[in-house]
Amino acid sequence: MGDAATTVSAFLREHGYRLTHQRRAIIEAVLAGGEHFNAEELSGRLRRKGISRATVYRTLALLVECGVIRRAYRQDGKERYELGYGVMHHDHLVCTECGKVIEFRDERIEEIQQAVCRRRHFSVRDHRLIVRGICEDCARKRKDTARVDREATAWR
Amino acid sequence: MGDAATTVSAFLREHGYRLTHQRRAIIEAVLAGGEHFNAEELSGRLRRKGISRATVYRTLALLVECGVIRRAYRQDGKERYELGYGVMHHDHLVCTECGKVIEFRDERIEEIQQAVCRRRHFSVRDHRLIVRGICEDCARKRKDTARVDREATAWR
DNA sequence: TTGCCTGCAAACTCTTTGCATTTCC
DNA sequence: GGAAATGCAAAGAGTTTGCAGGCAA
Repeated sequence: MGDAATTVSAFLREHGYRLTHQRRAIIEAVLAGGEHFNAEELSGRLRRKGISRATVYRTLALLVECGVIRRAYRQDGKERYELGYGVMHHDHLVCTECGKVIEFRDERIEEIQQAVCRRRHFSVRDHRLIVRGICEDCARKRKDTARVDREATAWR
Repeated sequence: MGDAATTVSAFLREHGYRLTHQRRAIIEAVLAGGEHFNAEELSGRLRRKGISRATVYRTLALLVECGVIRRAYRQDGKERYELGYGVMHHDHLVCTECGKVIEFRDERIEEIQQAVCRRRHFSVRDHRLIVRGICEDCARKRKDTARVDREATAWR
């Protein structure tokens, strides 16, 4: 996906931003890394290159702005990002027990959303649908050790 | 809606929690207040009764646990709650310009979600669908003063 | 009486920001 | 050269927590 990098450079140039070596490294790390990540994880991978957390945050905002990544959902109080360039929009099932994330996409949901917004004259910029619950594995594990556990605070 | 209060008492008793006068006051304020609120607003209304912020937060967690309220969405870094007892689930359109929130509900979305989860053997506990964009009024206002503005950070 | 609750204030965590310095164009 | 970006450290903001005293059961 060298395309994403191209998109970023174009965006930067277009808006009078500069392509610093820090930004280059961050973009590289984002593209190389896994699907989902948070600022802390990304920052950890970039620390040894001497890139500060502040710059990581600042650049993440930029990447969201130009659509290369999107804020996907929030886990344990931290925002998680995912690649958003050329990727079809999808939603997430998040297991409150083990934290596993299952992605899914349903065209009908997207359409209905569009229809709802049209009817309300609301112009969509982005959306997120997050379903929280228990995944298959955890449900199985629970069968034995039934217990009432406090609501996970993971919405934060 | 004395029912909600009953639900809470039952829940507390069932779990060996106590029904203190603070909890009573908080529940009352929650039920009396508007649709959506955040911890800060609620706490403000309860401060003159000498109820601390800590207790408000602790009680909110309890109310979420027993289903009287739910965390609806996040605005300006603060979690917003809404009454969840006996209220049909609904979703939200949030204007990133003026902060206005439009509630909507679409049975089909709920059904599709259920189906997706069934297929994945995922047992739903709760979900939230948030659509961000520009409401009709703000769109109209913008027509004149066209401008490129930085992505709102309201997802936080 | 018992031990769950509360208030207070301090602690925590993620994220943002001010400022002096460096770097890109 | 000059504006923009960076690093550092400190500030912010919402939320949580430790602890000593208070109160429901």
